Amino acid sequence: MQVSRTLDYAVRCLIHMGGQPGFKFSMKRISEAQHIPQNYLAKVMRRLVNRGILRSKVGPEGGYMLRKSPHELSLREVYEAIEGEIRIVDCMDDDGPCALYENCGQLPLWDMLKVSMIRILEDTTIGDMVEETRSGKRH
Amino acid sequence: MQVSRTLDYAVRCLIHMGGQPGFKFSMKRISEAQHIPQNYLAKVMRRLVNRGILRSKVGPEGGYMLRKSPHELSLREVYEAIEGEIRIVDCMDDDGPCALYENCGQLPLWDMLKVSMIRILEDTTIGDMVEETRSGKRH
DNA sequence: TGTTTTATGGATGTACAAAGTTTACAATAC
DNA sequence: GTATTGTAAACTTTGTACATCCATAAAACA
Repeated sequence: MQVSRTLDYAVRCLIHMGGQPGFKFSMKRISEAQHIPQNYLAKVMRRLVNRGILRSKVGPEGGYMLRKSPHELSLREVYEAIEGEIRIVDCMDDDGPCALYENCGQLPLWDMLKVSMIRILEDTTIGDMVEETRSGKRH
Repeated sequence: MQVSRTLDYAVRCLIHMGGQPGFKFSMKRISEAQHIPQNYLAKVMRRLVNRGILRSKVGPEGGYMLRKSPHELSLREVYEAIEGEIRIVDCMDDDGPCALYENCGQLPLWDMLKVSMIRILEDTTIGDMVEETRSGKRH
């Protein structure tokens, strides 16, 4: 029930890029600025490109750019790009869904959690987080 | 960002027991009824006992009993008994909290998620889930 | 007393996935 | 044609959730 480091990397990159939307960032610069292993970051970026969140360009002066405004980029998109569809429980068993139990009193709870989580992720944008970062609260 | 199987085991046991509060269940019976490996279940039960959720008794006619009414037992208690304090992100770094970044625009988001999750877990009781199970919806 | 039933506790094993690395390759600006 | 950057896949490492095994302790009961 925790955010993976990979997702953290992705969010941090996007906040970083969201600070100067329209600007092109090379992987090297991002990886140094955000202290993320470059080769690992490469994979994260790839997923964001494939999901249509980033545009990439190869060669000198190449790099990555946001495909839309930070305020139009929801955390849900980012989450799903990295982790896939949002799910709280597997609800699966070797030979099919929930074969073991006649009925499952747990499901409504996990559904509520999921719905609530989706709503929050949907309502929060990278742009919001950029502003939050700018406001400069330390902790 | 998923519920561990261990927590699922715990919840299922407690729903099982919540169906007959005041009744004493042996580990063997629970493990068979719920298809949970007995030796593994032992560990789960131990945590629930240590956290004051269950009472245990050794020896013949021994077993486990709920310490309070199912409707007074929140999912939050169960969650925390199994997984420890609820946290969405580690927010930690080798040498301390968030040493890397001047400020963290992500925190408010993860905090919202956490708060919302806690509220839902707090408001749901094992008793609710027992009733839900009784209502007998298949899926 | 001793035998059986049950929980307790620790040590150990295993399988899988997340995180990170390495290397080779392809595109493009100059 | 050379330097720079992203793309792609294979590989290694590491952590840990899940599970198993075994030895011990408590208590009921004959």
